[in-house]
Amino acid sequence: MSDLREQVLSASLALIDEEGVGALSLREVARRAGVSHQAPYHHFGHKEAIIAELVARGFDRLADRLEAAERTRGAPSRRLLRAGLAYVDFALAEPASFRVMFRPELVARDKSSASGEAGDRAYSVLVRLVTECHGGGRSAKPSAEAQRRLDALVSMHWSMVHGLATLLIDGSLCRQFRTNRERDEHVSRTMELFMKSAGGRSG
Amino acid sequence: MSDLREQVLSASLALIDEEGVGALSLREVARRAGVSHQAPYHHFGHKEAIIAELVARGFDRLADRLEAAERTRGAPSRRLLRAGLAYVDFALAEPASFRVMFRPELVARDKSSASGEAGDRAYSVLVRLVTECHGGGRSAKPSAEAQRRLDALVSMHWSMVHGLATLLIDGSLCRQFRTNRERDEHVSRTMELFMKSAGGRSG
DNA sequence: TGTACATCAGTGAACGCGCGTTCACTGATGTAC
DNA sequence: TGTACATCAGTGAACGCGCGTTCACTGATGTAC
Repeated sequence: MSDLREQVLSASLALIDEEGVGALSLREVARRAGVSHQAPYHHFGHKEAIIAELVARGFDRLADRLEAAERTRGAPSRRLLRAGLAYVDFALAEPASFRVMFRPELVARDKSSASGEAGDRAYSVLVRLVTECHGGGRSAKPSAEAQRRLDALVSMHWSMVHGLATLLIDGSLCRQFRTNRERDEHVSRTMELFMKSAGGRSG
Repeated sequence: MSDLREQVLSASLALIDEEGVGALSLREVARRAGVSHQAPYHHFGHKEAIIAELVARGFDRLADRLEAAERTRGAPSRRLLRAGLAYVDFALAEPASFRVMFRPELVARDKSSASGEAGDRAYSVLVRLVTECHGGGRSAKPSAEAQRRLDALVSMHWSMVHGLATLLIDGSLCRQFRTNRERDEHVSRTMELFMKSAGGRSG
């Protein structure tokens, strides 16, 4: 049952991993799937549809990981830390997905699309956790000033984990690590340091 | 002299800005410079050389901005904040340069190359400022533990500004801003919040 | 001052290539009666 | 149980295109003697 669809998607991710997004071509993907270069058209109307599907599934898996972190036990700041680590782990586990998800020129991603929904789902986890950490309890509606502060906090947390993930998979930060273990320890230290300073009332 | 050389470089940046790195082609660049598609070969041996030059010049200008921020007056944490803002400003002012600089698959960038040197120059500013902010004065050599802490702090600062810059130019954070002014204010608030928490002894 | 030659920045035609996409087709599987 | 037809996943040839790069050339400028 439509095995080729899955093969096309995983071959695409492998190709992006090896040679970059620019090298993604329908024909090469078909070649890797061991199939004629016309065959993928029975599953995807055009090349961009493959990318759109990769983006949608990527955001879905990222949102799943973040929600799993949110559901763990512990103080809000611990769960926020776990969500941040989950974000970085996702990028390291699926660099091709991560890259394609944040390359807006590749595929239009509006709110109503599948990837838009999953993206919102991921973003919402962050907003909830940050609000829980720093917000004034369950007060009805924050003041404009408090809202601006929360917005800045959300941007700060997202920027930090996104930057860490990006620098790691692009190799800018990797030079100093000899092993994955060294790298993971550095990530943990950096994230914990960040959470300790960013704090929040439960930190 | 060699006016075409400059024209090729600026046409390349414009093209990347408008259509993304993937759309950069020697022929289109020549077209925009109003010149035959063979002409650029008199200034660049091949296409990759254009990108290499863009990367090198980009890192050079980034390093200049960071060093300028470092030279300003004020407490180390104020200067670190200014350097962070300079980093984000650079990305917003030259998104095409910024993108190309951190796309390692586009061009090999080793330590000895021009871009490698400028990259080190930029990185050094960050290390010096962070050390000044958090390091134990001018002590000869920090302990292994203190060194690890400094490494984590450097990663934290770099990740934060890099993530903020990346999310801004990729449009992930931009949806909420109606004007550049709103965006700039948000960036300032976020950066100041970050510096206030990250602190350091002079913060 | 003239002449011969080298250098340099450009032109324009041509190459081979991989690409996305279209077309007409084949053969297997399901389904209505 | 057979037969006729529709659907579906695939093949393979062909299209036109833009690309990077090579080649042989032209005309202007500089320079040695």
